[in-house]
Amino acid sequence: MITIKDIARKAGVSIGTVDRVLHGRGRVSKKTADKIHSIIKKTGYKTNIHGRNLSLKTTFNFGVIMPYTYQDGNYWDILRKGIDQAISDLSTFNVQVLYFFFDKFSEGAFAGAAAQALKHNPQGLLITPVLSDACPAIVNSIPRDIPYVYVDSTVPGTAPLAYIGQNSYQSGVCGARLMHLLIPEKSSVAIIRMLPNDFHINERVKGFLSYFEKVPDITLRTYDASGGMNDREFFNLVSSIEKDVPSCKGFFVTNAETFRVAKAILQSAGPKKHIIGYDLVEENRRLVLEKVIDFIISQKTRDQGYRGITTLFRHCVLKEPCPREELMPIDIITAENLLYYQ
Amino acid sequence: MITIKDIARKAGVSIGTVDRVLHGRGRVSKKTADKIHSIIKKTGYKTNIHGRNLSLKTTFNFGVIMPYTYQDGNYWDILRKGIDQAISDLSTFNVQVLYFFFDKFSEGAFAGAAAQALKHNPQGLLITPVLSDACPAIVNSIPRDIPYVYVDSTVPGTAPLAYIGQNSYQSGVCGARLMHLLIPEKSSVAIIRMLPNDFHINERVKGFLSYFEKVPDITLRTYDASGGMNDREFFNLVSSIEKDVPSCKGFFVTNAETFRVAKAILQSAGPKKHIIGYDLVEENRRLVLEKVIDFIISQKTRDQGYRGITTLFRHCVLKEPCPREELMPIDIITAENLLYYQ
DNA sequence: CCTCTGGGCGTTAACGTTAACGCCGTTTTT
DNA sequence: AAAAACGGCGTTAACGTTAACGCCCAGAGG
Repeated sequence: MITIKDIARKAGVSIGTVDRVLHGRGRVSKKTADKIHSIIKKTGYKTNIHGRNLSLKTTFNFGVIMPYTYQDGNYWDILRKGIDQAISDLSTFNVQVLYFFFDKFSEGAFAGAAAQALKHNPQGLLITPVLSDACPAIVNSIPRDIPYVYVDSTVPGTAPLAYIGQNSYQSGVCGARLMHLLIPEKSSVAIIRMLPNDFHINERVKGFLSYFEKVPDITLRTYDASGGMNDREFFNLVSSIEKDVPSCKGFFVTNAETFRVAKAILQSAGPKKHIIGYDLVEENRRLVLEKVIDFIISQKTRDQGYRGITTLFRHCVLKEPCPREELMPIDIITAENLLYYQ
Repeated sequence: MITIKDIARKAGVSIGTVDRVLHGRGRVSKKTADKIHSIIKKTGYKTNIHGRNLSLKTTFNFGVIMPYTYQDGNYWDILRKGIDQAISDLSTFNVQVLYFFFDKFSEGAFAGAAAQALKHNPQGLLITPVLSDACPAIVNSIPRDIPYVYVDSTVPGTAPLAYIGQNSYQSGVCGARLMHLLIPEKSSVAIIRMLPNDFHINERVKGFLSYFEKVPDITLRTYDASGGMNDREFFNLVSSIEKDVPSCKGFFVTNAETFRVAKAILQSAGPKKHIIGYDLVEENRRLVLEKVIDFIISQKTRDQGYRGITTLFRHCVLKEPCPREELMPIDIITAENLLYYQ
C-alpha cells in the first residue's frame, strides 16, 4: 500500500505539503498541488484509516431524526435497534449518534426535531421523513455541507446522500399475490387504509389494487381506519364490513397496526378471515405464530437503520462513494419461517 | 478509552511489561502479571485496533474449503461472492483468503482440499462440509490452534468456532405450507430428492412430509433424481410421474437444480404444475420471473459467506467473542419480490 | 572465581496520518 | 522605511500498539 510518505518522495516535497493538498488547507503552489494530485490519481492512493484514526481526536456526530420509537406499534424501535447496532460496530471509529424524536401525528414536531438536531451541529443526518408535506422546505433549510440520508421514505425535490427503503408499490403487488392464493374464487377483500395515509400507504394500496385488476371475480373495497381509533371502533369497523360484504374473506392492512385489525376480527365471531399486513412488530409476530395473521410483509427495518448509519460513516469518515439508493427486500413472513427473522 | 499506557502507570510498570502480559510472552513475574490482569479486568481495557494494525505488519490468511463454484447450477458462486465482499470490506485489516475448491461428487476431493489448505498454514478456515461421512475424521485432524467455521452444513462430533446455515427441516415445512396454498384439494405432490442426498436434502424432505401428515386428501410420493442425469432423463422422469400419478399438481425439488426439473415439466406438455424449489441461482431466477417456478426458498447464501469471514475476522483479529450459531432466514421468493433479493 | 543463562523489566523505533509550529522570502500596509 | 501579512514549504510530536533490544541481577555450572 502506498503512503503519504511515498507520495511526498515521488513529488520531491515533504509530507506536510502532501497533507495540505489532501485536505485542501492551502499554502501550496498550484504547480506542486497539481503534481501531487496526479501522483495520487496514478498510484491510487487511499488514506489509511488506522493512521488517520490514531492521529485524529475528533469524534463524528450523526443526528437521527425519527418518530418516537413507540409509535406505530413500536415499529420505530426496530429501526433504532439497527442504528444502535451500527454505532456499536463502529465504536472504534469514534462515531456517535444523537436522537431527535418527534410525534409523527403532530404538525410542527418534525420541524422542531430538525431544528434541535441542527443546533448540535452534526456531521451528518439520518432522517425519517414521514410527514411529506412539510418536509421539503425543512430539509432544504439544512446547511449544504451537512449530508443527510433518508430511511423509510424519500422526499422529492431534495438532495439526499442516499435513500434506503422499500418499493412500496411492489410490496402491495406481492401482498395481493399472496392474498390471491389464500382466498376462494369469487370472494371479496377489504383493504384497510390507515390514516393519515402517507406516501407508503398509498403506494401499497395502489400496488395491491393493480394486481387484482387482471383478476376477475374478486371484489375489492377500501376502508379507512386510523391509528387513533380505539379497540371498540376497530371492532365496529370490522363488524360493519362483515355485514355489508358477506363474501369478504380477506383483509389487507396497510401498516404495522395489522394486529389491531386482527384482534377485532378475532372478536367478531364471523367466519375465518385471511389477513395480510405489514411489519414485524411484537404483536404481529405473536398473531402470525398463532396463525391469525397469514402473512406479514416486512422491510428489513433493522437493516435500514444499520445501513443508514454505515452510509453516513462511509461518506463522512471513510470518504468513500456509496450507493444513492438501496431498495430493501420485500420479505414474506409466515408462521413457518417467522422465527428466523431478527 | 483506556490505553496500555494507562495500565502501565496504574501498575507501576512500563508498557513493555503490559504488552508481554497481554500477549503471554512470559518474562513477567506472576505477581506483576496478576496485578496487570486485575487492572485490565477492572478497567475493561480493549485493545485499540488502529494502533494494533499500524504496528502489526502480519497479514491474516484464511483458507476457504468449498465446492467448485459451478457445481449445483453455480450455487457456490453466490457463496464466493459473499466471501469476496467481506474480504473487500476488511481489506484495510490485511485480511486475505485462499480458496481450495473440491469436486463435491468425488470421494477424496474434500480431504485433498483440506490438506492443501493446511499446507498454507492459515490462521483460520471456512469450511463447507458437504460430504458428511468423511468429514469428521478430516476436520478432527486439523491442528487445535486453527479455528474453523462451517457454512451451509455442520458436522456432528467436531468443534467449530461457529456454524452458519439454515434450519433445513423448517425450510421443508415452509415449502409445504406454500405448496398447500398452490395445489387444489385432493391432489398429489411429487418430491424430487436429489442424489447424492446429503443432510440438508434429507431434512428438507422430512420437513415437507411432516407438514402434510396433518393434511388429509393430499398424497405425496418421493422420487430420486441426480445432478448427473441429463435433460432427457429428467424429461423421462417427469413423464413417468405424469403417467403414474395423473392427480400430481405440484413438484417440490430439494436443491438448486430446480430449474432442470422445471424445464422438463415445460417440455412435457401436461397440465399446469406448481413448482417449489431451492436457491436463487441464475436459471431459477429466470424461471421464477416467467412464473414457471412458483416459489424459491432461499437461504441468504451470500450472507453466509460474508458472515463466515467476518466471524473468523472477529475471532482471529479482533479477538472478540462471536455467536456459535447463526441460523439464516428462510426467504420466500416469488415473481413479485424477486428483484429485491441480491 | 568467572562465565553463562535466564528471569524481570524498561526503552525505543516503527507503523500512517494529522495539525500545530516555525522558517524564509516577497508583497502589502502604515 | 519599518512593520505586518502572506505564500510556500519543512519539521515534529502525538495517537496506541508491537516487538526487538538491552540492561541488571540472581543463580547455576565450570
